[in-house]
Parts: sequence; structure tokens; C-alpha cells
Amino acid sequence: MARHPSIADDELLARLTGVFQDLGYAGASLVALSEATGLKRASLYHRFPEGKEQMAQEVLSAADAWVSEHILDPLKSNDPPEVRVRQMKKALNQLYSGGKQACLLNMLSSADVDEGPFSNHIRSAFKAWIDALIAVLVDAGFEKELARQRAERAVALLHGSLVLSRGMGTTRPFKNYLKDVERELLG
Amino acid sequence: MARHPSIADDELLARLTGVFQDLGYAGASLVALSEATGLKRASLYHRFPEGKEQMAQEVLSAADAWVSEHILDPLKSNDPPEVRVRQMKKALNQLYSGGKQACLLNMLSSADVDEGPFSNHIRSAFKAWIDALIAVLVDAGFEKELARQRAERAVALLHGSLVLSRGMGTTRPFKNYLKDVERELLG
DNA sequence: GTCTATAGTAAGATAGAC
DNA sequence: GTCTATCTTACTATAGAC
Repeated sequence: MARHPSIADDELLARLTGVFQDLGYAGASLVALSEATGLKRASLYHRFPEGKEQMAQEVLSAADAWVSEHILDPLKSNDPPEVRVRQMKKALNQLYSGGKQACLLNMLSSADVDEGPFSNHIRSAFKAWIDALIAVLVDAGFEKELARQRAERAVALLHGSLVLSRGMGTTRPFKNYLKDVERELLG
Repeated sequence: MARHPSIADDELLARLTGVFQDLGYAGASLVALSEATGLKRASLYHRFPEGKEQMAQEVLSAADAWVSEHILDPLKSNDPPEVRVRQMKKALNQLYSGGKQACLLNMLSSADVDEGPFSNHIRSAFKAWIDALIAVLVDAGFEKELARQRAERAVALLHGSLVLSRGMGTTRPFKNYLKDVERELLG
């Protein structure tokens, strides 16, 4: 028996994502990953032969794909800047569960001080996000260097609001961020 | 022999701090802590009988003391608001080594999802910081609710700039933050 | 594809010599 | 106060039955 997956790939990755978001890479033990997914450790190794590192890599890739579809692509659309930013806003609220979930990029940075297995991935994820925002701001009429500064600031503020939300045990900082992000960028 | 400490308490705590900042709580193994301090594991247990958790607690307390002396007290002084903020700026640059070091509060949050051993400490550290900034802003003439929002935003932006600096492998976000923090708060 | 059982390794922690 | 040596537990990973 059990010749078929007891959990779909999407759901599996979502559960793993949650564990890495909550505990970071070092803190995400196979026991925790196993309990979160309902799969025994050996079953996890069947799906991810290279173990925990592969799980984190695939979790990162899945997050990348989600962000591309729900955030970056909309930001690159031909809609007016305010519309594009508002779409990002909705997606961010989903991505971080209204401020209850930490950012994967922050939680997986812990693993690599100098050059870890996720450094390149994380760096390019941040860069892609900032670049997409720069394009929106340039479209909105901002001079390029100012656009870069504002975009970088908006991404920093987002991640800081998540750090603060987690640290203070309230989603208020994140919610305030969402409320102000449009003005923060375009105002 | 070896009847006297081979490393002073201050230096010891500083080294431990660095490890927790780089690796987080779960990632900071006793081997890493031992190598960073030059003390064997058994010697670390002699100084911290309750082990790793005690080390992290004392590291947090030492950071608290440093922040109180170099940031919070100056913020509570009678100097003009701009002077107080400029003092904070200098201290922040030291505390985070110009953006090369992550924030301890962020790195130790990973350990506790719901209520971990550091939650209260972290929460009150954030709160103390924000409250001190609120007082400065109120002194500068801002209405209280606006002061709270600006203070919280400045703290979030700081932590986000550190997340971004680490993730992108450049201290630029942090340096930009420092450059703008006075205007961000009082402008 | 999932499981139980188990190997192998690294982690946290202690005992006792100097 | 620091060390070597050791213990115990937890973690990562694999083997093989179903």
C-alpha cells in the first residue's frame, strides 16, 4: 500500500516552507519537517534525496516562482504605477500571512555567513525585487537614482516591519507598512 | 596552572555575541562558540553552568546594557533632538560594525516561534528603543501618535536595512539608512 | 511512496585531572 | 580556570520490508 503520494508536492513544499520560516535553516530539524508534513523522515529523503539542503533549495525556488507570478510580473505590467503597487500589496499580505510569518530570505540568511548554499539565491531574489520596483518608479516619473533609493528603502522597510512584527509579537508593524507602502513609494 | 581567566568576561561575551549574530541560536554550536572564544567546551560550561541558553541570555543582557548606555540614555538627554539622533547614529554604526553584523534581536528571534526563552527580552528591547525615540520626537514637537508611527518606522527601517545588507552582501543599505535617519525621524 | 529499524555523526553536557 | 576524556542525547541519513 501507499503506492501514491499521501501529500501533493505543492502542499508538501508549503508545509516545509512554514517550518523554515519559523525556525530557520539550522533550527529546522528533520523531526520538525517530518511532523509538519506528516511524512516520516525516510519518506522525505525519498522525495529529497539530498536531504535538508535540497528541501530548502526547493522551498526557495517555489517561493521565487510564487513571487515572480504574484509580485514581479504584476510590477512589470503596463498598468499605472499605483495599480501595480496595489497588486504587490495584496500579494505581500498573502505571502507573509498578514505579518504572522517571517521572510524566508531573512530566515535562510542565517545559514550562510560568508558564502553559504543560499547566498546567491537570496541575493538575486532581493535584487530582482528592487529592480522591479525601480522600473515602476521610473515609469512614475522618478529620476533613476532616486528611484533606486526609494525601491531599496521600501524593500528594507518591508523586511524590517516583519522583523519587528515577529520580535514584538504583533502584526501591527507589518500592517502599518502595507497601509503606507503606496505613499512610501510614489508619494 | 591556568588558575586565572585566559580571556576577560567582556571579551568573552563579545566573541559569543559575534557567533550568535552570525549563526543565530540554533546555528551557534558549542564547537563554534568554543573556537570563537578560544575556550574549550568544558571551560564554557564552567563560566555558564546552564550552557548555551545562559550564554545567549548573558549576551542579550550585555547588549542591553550597551544599548542603554550608548543609545537610550543619550536619546533621553536634554540635548536638542538633532544632537540626540546624531549620537544614536554613531552608536548604531559601532553596534552593527557599519552594517557588517546582523542584529542580535533578529537572529535570536528565530529560536522562539510562540514563546521562547528570549521572547520577553526581545520584545522589551524593541519597545524600549521605540519609546525612547517617541520621546525625542515628542520633544521635537510631533504629535504623539505621529511620533509613535515615525519611531516604529525608523526602527523597522534600521532592521530591514541590516537584513538587506546581509542578504545582498553589501553594507550599502545600512549606510544609506544611517545617512537618512535624521531626516527620516525629524524631517 | 511510505514505513520501521538502524546506522553514523554531531550536538549538548558532565567528571575529574591539573 | 582550563583541560582531556567521556557520556547522552538529538540529528542526519540509509537499508530494506510492504
